[in-house]
Amino acid sequence: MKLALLTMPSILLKSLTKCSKDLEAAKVASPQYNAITRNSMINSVTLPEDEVKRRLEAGEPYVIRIKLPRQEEVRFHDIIRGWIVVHTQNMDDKVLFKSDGMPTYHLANVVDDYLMDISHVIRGEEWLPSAPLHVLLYRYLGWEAKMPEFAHLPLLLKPDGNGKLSKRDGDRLGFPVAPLNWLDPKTGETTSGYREKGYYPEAVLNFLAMLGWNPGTTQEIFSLEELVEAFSLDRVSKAGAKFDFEKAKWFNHQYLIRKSDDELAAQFKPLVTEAGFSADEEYLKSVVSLVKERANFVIDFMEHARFFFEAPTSWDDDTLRKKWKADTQDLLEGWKEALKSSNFDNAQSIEDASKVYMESREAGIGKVLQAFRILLTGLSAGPSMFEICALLGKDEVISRFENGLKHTKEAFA
RNA sequence: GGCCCGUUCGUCUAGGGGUUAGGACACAAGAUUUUCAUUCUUGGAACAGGGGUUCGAGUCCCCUACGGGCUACCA
Repeated sequence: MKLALLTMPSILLKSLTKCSKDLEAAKVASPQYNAITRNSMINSVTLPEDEVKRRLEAGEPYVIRIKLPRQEEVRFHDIIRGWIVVHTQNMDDKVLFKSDGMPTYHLANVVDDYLMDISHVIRGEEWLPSAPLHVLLYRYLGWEAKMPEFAHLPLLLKPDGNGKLSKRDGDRLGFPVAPLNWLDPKTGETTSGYREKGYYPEAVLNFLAMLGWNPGTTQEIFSLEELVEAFSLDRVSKAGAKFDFEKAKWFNHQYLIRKSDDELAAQFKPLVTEAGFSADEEYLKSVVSLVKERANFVIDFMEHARFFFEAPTSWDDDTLRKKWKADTQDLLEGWKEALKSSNFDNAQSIEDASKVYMESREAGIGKVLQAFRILLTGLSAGPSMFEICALLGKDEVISRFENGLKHTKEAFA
């Protein structure tokens, strides 16, 4: 391959060590190796042919560059951006082969794509400036007829400020950027991954697909199959898109609530074990069905569901204080007694019994429900209290109720 | 600096000469759940600026501003 290119008239040689010094010596505004500066440097266009030969045989290091015409318009069509025109006077004689004999990306990608009959080159916008070079490479190699179509995608931007999204932004702002946790073997830096943060692959894929592309309808949730069906390059937008992690969470939530309780229970189980609890399949399924609506990730479940596995040891006193009235303690004590003698068949029967009791006290249940919740779960928010009671079972409910009342008696009485 | 690309609500975006400029996330309010959350409804919120072209510009052209990318013997 190297020999083949060496014979081409558009290629020139250059002494490696002197390259940068020569450019400085040429005193050009931006040191570029191009149609003008090449004439004042040591290379195969300024050296006599036999001198070039001598140096090569002497084993002098060299690189092979593309020799661009001085003034020529390079036009090519980009599927997303339309026609793009660049003049060769604004381009430079890029290195094609490094001094170690290896090709640079520019050459390699063109040769590779040609050999593999690639039809479309779809890549990030950061490649746009080198696209004209690639077009010229296809031309000089005689492959223009098989040149692929180009599509330069908009960039993913940092959520704050501007600029291309980088791995470091993730850990700086507390969200993942890589698919998986990753330890850079060179720097020892770690990058947190979507998987470890609890994102579903389908959700990430769906979210990413919507960044820079839209289906032209209001549909937002797409399976991979639907995406394949609906996607087309001509609906890709031109401007870069910032990551919106609130929306990423929303996507994950959408996928989460569509999962079956079986599946979610299975995913939750290891976390339950890890937290030092154990529960059977059925119990987990019930917990999960109550909790999933308010969680974005399975790894968030425990913070909403801890009370399903252990009685609270502390209570949200601030909220309790706001709800506390002179008769609250008394109403709750009575409610506890009422529950003791009621049946716990299901949430509805518990609710009915509770309401009957409150009516007997000529009060609405709303008056003490919030306090009730805090006594039993420690928290001021959560799923239906009656569902929770049904799941916890009568003994546990009464025990927690008593314990909680002991606490409020000390704290508020 | 030079070259290239871009610019509609805070964010992701629809829109390709005539629209009350639409949706989603987030936010706020109301309703419901006699609790919090969920849910539902409603609301605030945008065409970067200036010139053209046109009967008529978010939509077409130019300029300016701003943003981004590239400018390696990295990809």
